[in-house]
Amino acid sequence: MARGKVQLRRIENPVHRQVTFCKRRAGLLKKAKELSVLCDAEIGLIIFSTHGKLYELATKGTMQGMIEKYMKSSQEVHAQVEPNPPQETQEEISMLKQEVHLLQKGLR
Amino acid sequence: MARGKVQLRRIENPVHRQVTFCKRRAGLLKKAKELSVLCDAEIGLIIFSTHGKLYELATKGTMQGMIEKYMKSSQEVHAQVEPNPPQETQEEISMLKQEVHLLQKGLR
DNA sequence: CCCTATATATAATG
DNA sequence: CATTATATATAGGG
Repeated sequence: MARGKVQLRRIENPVHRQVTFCKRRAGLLKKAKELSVLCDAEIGLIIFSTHGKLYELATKGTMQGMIEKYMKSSQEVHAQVEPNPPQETQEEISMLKQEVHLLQKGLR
Repeated sequence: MARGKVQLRRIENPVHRQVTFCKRRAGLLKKAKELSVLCDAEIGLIIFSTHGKLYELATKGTMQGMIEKYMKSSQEVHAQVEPNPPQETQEEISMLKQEVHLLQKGLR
C-alpha cells in the first residue's frame, strides 16, 4: 500500500511497527464492522499487541456471548474433525508420514 | 470499492450478500494475518454468517488459548478449561516415530 | 495527526 | 471463477 510495498514479515523497527499496528488495527476493525453490517454477520475480534495490550470488537452482543456461541458451534462443527490437536501436532504427523514415505522408497 | 460505491447497510439481495460475504471475509482474514505477522500481534477472529456458520482464525496457538488469555486480560472471572490433546493423536505420533526409526535401521 | 502517491481490495461484469 | 475499473487502505514523510 502506498509509497512502498510491504514485506510479509515482522517489522523490526519498533517505531514503524507501532505506527503500522495502530493504522492497520484501525483498518481491520473498520473492515470487520463493515462486513458485519453489509452481510448481517456476527463478528468477534480480539487483538493482543506485542506487549499484551488488549483490543476487542464484538459486532453483536458482547464478547462473552460471542465466546459462548463459539464454544457450542465449535464443538458441533469440528469436534471430530480437528478438535484440539494443535496445528503443530498435526504438522508433526504430516512430517513424520512424509518421512516414512521417503524411507520406504529408499529401502526399495 | 470498485465499480460502485458501497452503502453502509445490510445488503438486501441474498445473492449479492453471499458473494460480498465470501469476498470480504477472505479479505478480512488476510488483513488479520498480515497485521499479526507485521506487528507481531496475536489475533483471534470469529465470524458467524447470517445462517450461523462459523469461520475462525487464531494467529498464534489455538482459539481456546486465545479465549483464555482474553478472559484473564479482560479481568473477567470465567474459568475456562481446555481439554488436552487426544491420546489418539499422541499415540499416532509415537507409532510414526517408531516406524521412522525402524525404517532408518533398515536402510543401514 | 494530516497528506499524497501507491498498493490493495473488491463491485460489477464477462 | 477471471478480469477490470474504482474505491479504499496505508507507507512514508511532514
